[in-house]
Amino acid sequence: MARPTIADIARRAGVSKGAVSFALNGRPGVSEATRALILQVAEEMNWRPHSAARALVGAKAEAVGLVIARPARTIGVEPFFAQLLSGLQAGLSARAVALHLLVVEDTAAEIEVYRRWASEHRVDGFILVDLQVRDPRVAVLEELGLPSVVLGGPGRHGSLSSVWADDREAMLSIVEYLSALGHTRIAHVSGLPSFRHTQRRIRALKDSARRLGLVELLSVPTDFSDAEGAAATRTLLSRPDRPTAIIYDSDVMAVAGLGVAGEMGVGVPREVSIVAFDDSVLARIVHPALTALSRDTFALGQQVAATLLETIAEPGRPREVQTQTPRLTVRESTAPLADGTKSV
Amino acid sequence: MARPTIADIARRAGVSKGAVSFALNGRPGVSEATRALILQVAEEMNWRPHSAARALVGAKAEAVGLVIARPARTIGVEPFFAQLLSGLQAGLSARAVALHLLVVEDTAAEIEVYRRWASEHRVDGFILVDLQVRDPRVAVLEELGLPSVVLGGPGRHGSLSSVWADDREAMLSIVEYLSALGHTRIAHVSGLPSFRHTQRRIRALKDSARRLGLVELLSVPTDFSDAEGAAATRTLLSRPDRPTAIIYDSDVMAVAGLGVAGEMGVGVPREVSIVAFDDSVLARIVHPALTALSRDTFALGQQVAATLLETIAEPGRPREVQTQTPRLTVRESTAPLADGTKSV
DNA sequence: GCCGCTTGCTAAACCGCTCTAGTTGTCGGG
DNA sequence: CCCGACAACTAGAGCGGTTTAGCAAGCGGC
Repeated sequence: MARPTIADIARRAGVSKGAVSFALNGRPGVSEATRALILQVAEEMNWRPHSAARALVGAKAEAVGLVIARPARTIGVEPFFAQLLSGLQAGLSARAVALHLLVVEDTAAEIEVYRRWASEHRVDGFILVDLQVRDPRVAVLEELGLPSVVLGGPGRHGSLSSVWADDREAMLSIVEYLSALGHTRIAHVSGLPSFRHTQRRIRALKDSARRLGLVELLSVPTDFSDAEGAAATRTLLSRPDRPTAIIYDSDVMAVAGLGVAGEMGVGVPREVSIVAFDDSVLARIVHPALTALSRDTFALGQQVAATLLETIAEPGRPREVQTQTPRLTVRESTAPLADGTKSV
Repeated sequence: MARPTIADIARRAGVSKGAVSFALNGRPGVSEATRALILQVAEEMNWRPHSAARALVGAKAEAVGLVIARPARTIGVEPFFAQLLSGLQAGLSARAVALHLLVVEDTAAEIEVYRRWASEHRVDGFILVDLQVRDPRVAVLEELGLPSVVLGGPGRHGSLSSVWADDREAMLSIVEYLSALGHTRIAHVSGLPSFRHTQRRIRALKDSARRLGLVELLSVPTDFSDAEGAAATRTLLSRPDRPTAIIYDSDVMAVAGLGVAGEMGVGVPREVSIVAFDDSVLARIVHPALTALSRDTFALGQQVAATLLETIAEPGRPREVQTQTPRLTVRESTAPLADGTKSV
């Protein structure tokens, strides 16, 4: 038989379709004996539910959606996404929920996909990443009424759940560490200013500068690409009063910056210390290995998955989950301020 | 209205459900005037097809599946996968086909997912990666009768379509280049020996060694991790007659190897040349930048997507698509054999 | 002995869509 | 003027499940 349906099972077991449905879904309405019989027959016939038929009667789609609005070619570059994806997978596949993934060009297209998938009953919920300063997507997801979790900072996002790490605290810990090493001229190669976390990090940096009495605190915005990271580094290191420490908002940019330092003959960490606000193999395998902020992105993905599944199970109550604050992993790219450095 | 159905449209337009279905799907059976009216009403009511209802009547699921059997944590490491994914996305989303992605632990679990998704009508086809030497998955996919495309080497895979690049030719071009630079002691840090492409590359290496009269050609197998890549490099560079050039099967391992060379005080490219069999930002941003085999993985993904969509459209005829042979991008990590090197 | 309640099951409606068979209306040809 | 062909449309069955209403049997209590 091509594909047994519950009608086939019912016939073979000598019961009605309804009874089979009850038995297979563990609901009351059949005796234990009948249930066992039905389960056995279903097993014999290798029956599997038809997801479309289930979805049609309003059941779950057993899938969640993740739409990323970035140029498709750049996704591959960020270890962050790949790691997050892995974590999501791990969290979802435990409950056999699939991930619908789509990469689109811009936010407008992203919203269109939300609408389409929602109206097509393709997914049970969404994961929202790259939260922007005034993000139009939040309102759309609320309107659609689909359980969603946003990956971002603290604070409520309307009725949506959120998972967030305290990157303000994390940024403070980096600056304090560098300050303790004696650095006072610290620069920051940041990401896209339209992203919320970029704003948050810049603000944290400014605050700690005031508190710790740091001389100069320059934030150079970039588009997260290695090219702009390199360019920003070149500019910073060419200044007469060049910084003695640079914080990069991603490990890709930090590695690019490291390369520029080498190319310009500026010793790392002897003349300039480098810290990456993101950790991955990348930071480990270069030389010198980069001091980096380790946030367990894989675990983060798992947590997002768990939160989304919870929200789907109980949609009325949005959750707000704070993950472990990222911690600084010190490697070889940071060192105390050398005496000679000041005069360079 | 929560969600208009074709019955709602039919009522409003004063026609039958059937007429609406015909009109919306561009099939004959309605006059142009009626079709226009129905389309207008559907537009007004913001109607969207219910994917489950369509799938139930045997239509396409408008989704394809990609299952990757690797430890979830390691996926994030390989730029290759992320790039491939991006390309797949680009190819699929043009036709609004979604990608069902799942990461599992081993091949057994992977096969189980194939069976489940197939029987649940969740996908219209599969993409098979990491082809192994005697791969049990091919038979399963043939048995399931779902259109599939395998990403791998030349040769038929039963009734499945395939997309492949000639990495034999690519490996030959690397060796010839190194040989032309004067290198005769070339080593190879390879990937998992159970993978077909690993086997193919090793064989190509041996063949060209014979042809070009190279002294020694050692292939060291690894698991593709940066750790094993580093370890293999350490071993190779510690030998009394250490190689003057090393070919790495992935850019991650090549970067790790570069780090080891630095740590051991072996100059790159002065004392040892390094080539990566895979290109990504990684190879570009380290110092010295790595000479690498550039295969446009993004384009590869697009091609795989296109081939799969074709195979789904016309299932009887499996396709075999050869992609552009990867070409060597020479950067700073390779140099002619220095005179002094031979005596070291 | 009858009532009412629970248990275990069946029959059938329903979800939103597709598609076949059948009906109606129009038109041309003999 | 009638018949057949064809175009345009309708009615309704069916996809594979879930779920509700209903029914028969069994059983305890008064």
